Amino acid sequence: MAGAAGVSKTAVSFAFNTPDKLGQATLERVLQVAHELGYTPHPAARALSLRRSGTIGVLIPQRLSTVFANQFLSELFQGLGELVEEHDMTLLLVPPLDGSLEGAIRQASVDGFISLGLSPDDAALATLDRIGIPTVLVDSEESPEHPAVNVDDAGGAEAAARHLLDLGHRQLAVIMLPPTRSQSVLTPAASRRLAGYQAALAAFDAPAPYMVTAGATMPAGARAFDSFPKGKRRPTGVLAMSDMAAIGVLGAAGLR
Amino acid sequence: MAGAAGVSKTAVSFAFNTPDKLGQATLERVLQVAHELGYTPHPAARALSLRRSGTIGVLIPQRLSTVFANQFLSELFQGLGELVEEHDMTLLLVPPLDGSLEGAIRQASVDGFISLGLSPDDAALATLDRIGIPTVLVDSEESPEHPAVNVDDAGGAEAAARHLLDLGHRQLAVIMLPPTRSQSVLTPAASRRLAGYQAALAAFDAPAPYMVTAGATMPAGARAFDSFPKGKRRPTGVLAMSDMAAIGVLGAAGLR
DNA sequence: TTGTAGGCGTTATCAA
DNA sequence: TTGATAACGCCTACAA
Repeated sequence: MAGAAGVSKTAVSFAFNTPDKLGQATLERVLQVAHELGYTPHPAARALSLRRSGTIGVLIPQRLSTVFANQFLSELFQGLGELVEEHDMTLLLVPPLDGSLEGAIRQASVDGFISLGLSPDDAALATLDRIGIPTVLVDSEESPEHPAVNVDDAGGAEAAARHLLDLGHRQLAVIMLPPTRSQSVLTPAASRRLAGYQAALAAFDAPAPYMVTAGATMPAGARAFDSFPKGKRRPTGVLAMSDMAAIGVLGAAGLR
Repeated sequence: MAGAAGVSKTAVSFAFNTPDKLGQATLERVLQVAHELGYTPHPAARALSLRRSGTIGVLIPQRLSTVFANQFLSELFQGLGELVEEHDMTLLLVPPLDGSLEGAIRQASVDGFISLGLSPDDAALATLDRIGIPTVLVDSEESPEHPAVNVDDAGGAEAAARHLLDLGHRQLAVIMLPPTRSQSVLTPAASRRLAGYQAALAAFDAPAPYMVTAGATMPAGARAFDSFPKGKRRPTGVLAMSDMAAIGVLGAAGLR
């Protein structure tokens, strides 16, 4: 490329990175020839030299298709995308390779990782630490090891409950999330939210709510609604831990 | 790294790529030290030397969030993911950067691109050609320039129509897709499908179907169903161009 | 303003 | 089986 334009490699490099440092004529010639030849700086060579790839990876522990169905993640990606754009970087979605993230991590030429919903004691995270790739946890359990951004489960739940209580509702229903499959205990997120509800209920001296567990789907929410007590013990407000279940409740209650 | 283990760079390279070519003892030592140091071959350097990155990019013309909501694309990604896995490669989702794909294309260190639903005359494609990155078109209009894999709109539509006709149905309804926003004509895919329906209808000498246009959503499908003629002119079979609309019809018809 | 040369971390070729 | 050495293509002091 440098040869074709009759200039040095420096000139070419300048043309693409710091055009100001180049004379008008040279710049134009370089760009002209570059266009004709379809020349583009080789990303790998660039990354090698600069020690940065301009790419930030998103670790996706689940199957790609699961991610696509998840509304929370979709919105997250939208925000991520915009942010990354502002910094002229690229987003690299890294799904598991051969069922594990480890291999995928090594392949990816990435300046840093954002890890979605990965358990803080996941082996992949340890690998990242050893390699020394900066990593931020999103939607994971807190961990002193890594910076993390998470949902304020307790606070959000308490605010939701307070809202209903403020409106005067005292007969509430709580739609829980199903327990973890393996240990049949509440997920950490669920127990935090429950604590939030209870804090609000205690503050208002409200009676215990009707509790029911339902999956995070609209039909499950609708079924939960149908299971509510009827008559005068009928709940007048519903707290659902899952958005999808909440929508199901709205549908079953004829509210939309 | 080579120094730390007291071996040459070649030994390290062999340890990670062709372990058989290394003596038992050396191999173990290298891997041991590598683990302690958290060493991993630098992906960019590797790519530079090998002239391949082990990454195949997927060009996503739409907003990322749109993709996540699209069931067709989700399934496509699942298949892509599995295939890519078999070849020990990684999938790089490349959304537009600064609103255009061009920038993103240059950043990405990719061995080839799969372009989703990109118009064959898109500028980005021309860029790829000039740069010389092999590209396959998926779900685009046919083009002699690029290998492409597409849905057989006409064939599929004709098969669907023939199925209903074979079953004896003669009073059919067709749920069309909305026209393109800008030109208010049928999308190419829609017109191909329509042609497929008509071919089947002609072959069976069937009367013209009841036609209605609906968006590609379940509620739109349900509304379309409600708009059908009642009584003896009631359609007995429905051909929907959109899966989602078809599901909406099923729901409205009480069939699930 | 432009060119020269060295280094980024690998892999590949060729000897030892 | 191992080691030295030259690419790979770019960026960046430094020199001209």
